[in-house]
Amino acid sequence: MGQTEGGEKPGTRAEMREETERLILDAAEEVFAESGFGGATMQAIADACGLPKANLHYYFSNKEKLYRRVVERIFTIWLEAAGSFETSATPDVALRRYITRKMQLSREHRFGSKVWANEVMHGAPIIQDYLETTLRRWTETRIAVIQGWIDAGHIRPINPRWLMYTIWATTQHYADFAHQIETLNDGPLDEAQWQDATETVCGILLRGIGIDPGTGA
Amino acid sequence: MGQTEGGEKPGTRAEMREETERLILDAAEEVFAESGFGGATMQAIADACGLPKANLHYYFSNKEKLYRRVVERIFTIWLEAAGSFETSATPDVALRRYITRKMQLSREHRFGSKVWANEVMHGAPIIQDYLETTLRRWTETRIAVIQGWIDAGHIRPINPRWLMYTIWATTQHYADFAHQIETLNDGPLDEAQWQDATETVCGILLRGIGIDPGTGA
DNA sequence: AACAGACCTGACCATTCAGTCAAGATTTTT
DNA sequence: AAAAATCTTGACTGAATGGTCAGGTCTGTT
Repeated sequence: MGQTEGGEKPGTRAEMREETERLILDAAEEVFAESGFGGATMQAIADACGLPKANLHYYFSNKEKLYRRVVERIFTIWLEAAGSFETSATPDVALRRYITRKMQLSREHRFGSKVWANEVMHGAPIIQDYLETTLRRWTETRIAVIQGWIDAGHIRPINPRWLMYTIWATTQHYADFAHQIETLNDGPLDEAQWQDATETVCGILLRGIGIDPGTGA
Repeated sequence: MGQTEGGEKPGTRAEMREETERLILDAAEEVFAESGFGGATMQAIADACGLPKANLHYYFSNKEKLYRRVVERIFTIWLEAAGSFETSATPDVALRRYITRKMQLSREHRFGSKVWANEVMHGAPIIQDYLETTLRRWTETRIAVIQGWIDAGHIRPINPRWLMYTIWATTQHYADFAHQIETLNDGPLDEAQWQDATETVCGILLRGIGIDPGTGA
């Protein structure tokens, strides 16, 4: 606790622990994303982060606890992104920013998105409570906001729920189905393609609800 | 080969075999959808169709062959649906019909859709060749058609590829994320909700590309 | 330097699970 | 009715895997 800043490499005990945990969580996220919970093995995760398997069990008592931590971390990131849906902004700005942020997440957190998708597809055994509480509340407030836009005549009258699902689906698709997209594209999307895709998605969805979107960039 | 029609229950040897295989494939599809390939066990599939495990191995020599057959069957259904994208029709009709058909598939073949999603998310180890051949060809022809609509000024200029992905994503979401949707909805969507969701998706996407959609029903 | 506590790991164990097998039942053919 | 083919199944096996543990190492404290 003496000098907080310093060598960076050694760090305090707690810092080193956190760092190792992050190393394991990163590896676990990737392995869980690529193999699912059942298909992933502790050995594969150990190999992915270069630690002996027994060491993983020192930090995370068992596979399920490790998985749980991975999922919780993803939910945190999701929540942060959810904050970019500014309820005070105009629909144009709020939706464009939210969609853009979600596309960015799909690009930068592909594995996390896949783990989330897997978890939900398998009946959300771990995150059911989050769905019922946090996600539900968040969704309901946004639906209310969208309904307000409709009542004010800013956007076309549609069921806000289906609009939310459309946004989630479209943006997440670029992470969850990245392999399919890359196969059809002969390789990963490049910077320009990501921008184009993002702009196209914004354009379709905004016009779809009756907004004439301003220029993208 | 004598009387082809008749009792229906007994059937010929080949018919009974086919029926048993279908029974197993149905159960396997559900179990694979809910647990993933790695998480699914032959015993669970056996229980799901009420046969002893050893019997499964009589019909399908191993787990991977069974899985492969499940995936192939799904691809067949997908292909059939792909046919509803009428290249000769106007964009309005073609897209509305295709989207509607895909929404219907999400409702009626939830398990199949989930297995497909799982397969792709895990790098498509089984269906890679389909992606590269059949799916690729199909996609390219539809992209050409859409591009034709753009050139003719029927729809707004957008990259047809991102439009295809948006359609796939949005419609499949209702199967793959059914659990999340049902949690937020306090239960499965009813008939009216499915119709409303379908109409909303059609409305958003068609307007999104610059078509004023005719009435839904 | 000695000690204590946190961290690391190879070897091991118990369980689970895909896949086998041999013997029996059932249906078809001769 | 006998023989042959197909189908069924309980019991078993070998390999993989989650998890344990005893003993070692490193780090910070006194």
